[in-house]
Amino acid sequence: MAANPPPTRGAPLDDTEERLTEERVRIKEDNTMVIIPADGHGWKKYGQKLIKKINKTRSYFRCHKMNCRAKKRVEWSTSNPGNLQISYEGTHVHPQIGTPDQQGSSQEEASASRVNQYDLYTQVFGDHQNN
DNA sequence: TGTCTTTGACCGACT
DNA sequence: AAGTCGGTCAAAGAC
Repeated sequence: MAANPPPTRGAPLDDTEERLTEERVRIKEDNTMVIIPADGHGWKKYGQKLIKKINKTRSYFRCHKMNCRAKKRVEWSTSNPGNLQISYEGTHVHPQIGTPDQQGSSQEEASASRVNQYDLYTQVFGDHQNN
C-alpha cells in the first residue's frame, strides 16, 4: 500500500464527515468503504483479523474507560464490506459519551442505573443483525 | 506532542 | 502431539 491514501484517523472525509460525526469511516485498500456506526462510547481499536472460517474481517475494539471492560467486535464480509455485523461483549460501567445533550455531571450518577439499560446484545441483534 | 490506527508476532484453545 | 485459528499485546507510523 503506497499509492492509496492511508485510511487513518483525521483523514479528510469531505462533507461526509459532518454527517458521520459519530461514525468511523474506513476506506480500505480495495476501495471498499466500511462505515462503523458509533454507539456513543469511545472505542479503541486494538486489533484486526481476517477470520478465514467465515471469510470475514473482524476488528476488535475496547472501551476507552480503564475500568470499563466492554468490548466490541465489528466484522464484515470481504465481499460485502457494507454488511456489518457488530457484536458487543461485556457492559459499560459509565454513561455514554458524545451526546452533548446528555453530557452533564449528573449523568455519572445515573450511570449506575443506566448500566442495566445497556442491553448491548439487544442493540446488536435487534438492529445490526444482517444475517 | 500526543493520540489513535495499523500490522506483525505471540500465546492459548481447539480440532 | 501437531497444526490451525482466534484474540490480545506491543511497536511503529501517520495525522
